[in-house]
Amino acid sequence: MDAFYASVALRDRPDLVDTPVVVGGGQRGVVLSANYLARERGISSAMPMTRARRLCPGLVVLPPDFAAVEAVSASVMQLFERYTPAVQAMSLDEAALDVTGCLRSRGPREIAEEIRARVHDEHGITCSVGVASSMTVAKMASNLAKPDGVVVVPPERVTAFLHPLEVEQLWGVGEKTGQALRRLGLTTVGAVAHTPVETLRRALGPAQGGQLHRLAWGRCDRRVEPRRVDHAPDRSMGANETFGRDTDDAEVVLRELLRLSGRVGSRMRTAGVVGRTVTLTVRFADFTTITRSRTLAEPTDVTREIHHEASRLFRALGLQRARVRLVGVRVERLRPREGADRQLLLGEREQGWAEADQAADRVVRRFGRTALTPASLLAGDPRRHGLSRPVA
DNA sequence: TCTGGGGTCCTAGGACCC
DNA sequence: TCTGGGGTCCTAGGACCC
Repeated sequence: MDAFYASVALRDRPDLVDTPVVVGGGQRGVVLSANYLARERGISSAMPMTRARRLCPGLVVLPPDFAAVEAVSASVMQLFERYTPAVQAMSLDEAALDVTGCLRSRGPREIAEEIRARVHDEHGITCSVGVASSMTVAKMASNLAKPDGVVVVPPERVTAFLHPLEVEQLWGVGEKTGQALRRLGLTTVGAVAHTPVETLRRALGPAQGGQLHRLAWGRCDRRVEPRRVDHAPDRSMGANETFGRDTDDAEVVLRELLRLSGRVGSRMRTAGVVGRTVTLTVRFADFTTITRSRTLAEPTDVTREIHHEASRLFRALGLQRARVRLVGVRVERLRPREGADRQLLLGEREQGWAEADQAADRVVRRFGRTALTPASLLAGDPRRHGLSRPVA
């Protein structure tokens, strides 16, 4: 999809189609998505909102409507599945389709144009399509097709397509790798292709060096992998939050860790996964960011256990009045809860909290998100809620 | 008043095991 | 006046993607 969040937001704001618009928000937020008029003013996604406003004084800023975006996304993915069962959603706004089986009656360009027309007719937004004999080249072609276009790269034209491109257009080359390649005098994909693989490996590490060399020749063996019903769980789940203002108050940070742990735990229980490694992220006022992690003896999905580890890791930092900008909690090494039988005899866990979580999940499912909340997360004076002091 | 939030993968060093 | 080789797991950091 082109400028997905912005396009969805503009569907019911026809009055704004001739206006630079971004979706984003918060004083400390970034641009989630910018329409093409905003991009003409130099605005791009992930740009700080403050900078976007400076670049474009009349900028219209809309809050993201996640529910609407998710609904459109799911519906578009279903549309794709009318063409092939081999649909891999790469994100909310992007998918790979293996249409090999559809090519008997018509060419890939016709398929692409038909899909684009349908997306436009049914959802009122535009999308762009790249077609190639491999996923990575198709992905790069779709970037060049934007906005609202199609780029087809026939198999015999792959290197002719790739080699004139700037190195930054290679999938997997960002700012740092781009700089490293340019320091080596490599500015085009063709130059990377004609560099000995050993040179690339030395400069970028064995994995990335080899990968970029293969990509520069259009060699990509990635297959479209549709999500199967019994798909492997995600490898990690996490949540983080940037404070509205930096804080040096440990109590504020610890309460935030409880909130984030609750979010992660609840998502894990919904997904039916447990995880073994808890990672704490702390970003300081100067934007330096550290992580601390600990691997548990037993996997967990219990909010209290996640929060306990995150709090321990935070306290162990021994911060003295350091100004904290962001904290995050992530649980890694996830696996399905089924079969993750608990070790009962040794290291027995505190009883009752898993059951409390499950009961709380049921209350929230039935009565809504605000129905049940740790007392320490209640706004204002806890005594207003009939409590003598905050309790977690 | 610069710089979100959700992820994945890779690297490097150290502990530990056989 | 020496101290291998192969493997796994854990931790911390960094790059990248959407």
